[in-house]
Amino acid sequence: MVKDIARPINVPQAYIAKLLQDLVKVHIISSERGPKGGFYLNEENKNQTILSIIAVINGKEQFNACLLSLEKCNEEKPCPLHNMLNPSRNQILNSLRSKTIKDVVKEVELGNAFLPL
Amino acid sequence: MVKDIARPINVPQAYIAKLLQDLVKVHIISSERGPKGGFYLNEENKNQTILSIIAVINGKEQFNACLLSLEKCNEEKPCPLHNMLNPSRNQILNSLRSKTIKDVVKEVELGNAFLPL
DNA sequence: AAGATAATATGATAAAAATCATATTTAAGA
DNA sequence: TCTTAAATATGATTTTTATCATATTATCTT
Repeated sequence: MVKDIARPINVPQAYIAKLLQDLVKVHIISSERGPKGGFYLNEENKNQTILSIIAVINGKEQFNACLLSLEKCNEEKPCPLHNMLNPSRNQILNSLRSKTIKDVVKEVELGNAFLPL
Repeated sequence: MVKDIARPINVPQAYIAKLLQDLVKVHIISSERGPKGGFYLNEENKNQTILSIIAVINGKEQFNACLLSLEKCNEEKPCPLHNMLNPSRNQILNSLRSKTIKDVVKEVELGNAFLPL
């Protein structure tokens, strides 16, 4: 339930509820109304990537945006930070793209990662 | 001059002026008033790092903040993204920490990087 | 069927970030 | 010394983001 999610991460319930609803709309997570209802993950959901979540919450423009927010920055005419940071950035993006919710669940279950729930 | 900086990067003049003034206050860049004045870099300025600029503009909290904004995330109890992304993140931070303004100038002069000026 | 419990929908408010406006200070040059 | 051109200081406005409030819908339980 939304309150069980909101409390331990110190985020207002109504705020995170909106975000969760956005995720439900694009089928990244699932929900059920009424008593005994709440948010949950079906099998399809568990295969969704972390990147897809970020895309919904924060938008996907940032994935390609120049690190200095320069309009004309690209591979041919890179900004001074481009060559230096883009490899790391792409590594991060690839990690987020390949990491699924299932993977995260597994890590937490194995005790290799921790969530305040 | 501030207008020469603001125009080509599509940022309002008064806004970037404020940011530049913040940088002047901490001696990352220099300025001179009056006609023939403007912003410039002295030798000390040129040795300042890109990270120090970011610290002034965006604050330095973000450098250590958890990627999921979790309060309790740390090396001992890492969040599910921590182990995956922190290496890349540290690489980025180290790059920014070692890259000086002088380095950037050089790259642009050599034609290896480009700025809309 | 009725009541309770959960998500959902919608819009209002508050807080933060970005932008705008205006007046002041400083220094150059005529 | 006066005018002009630049940064500086301050605060207001706008925009965006985060948060709050309230009513509605769906579903379980009795």
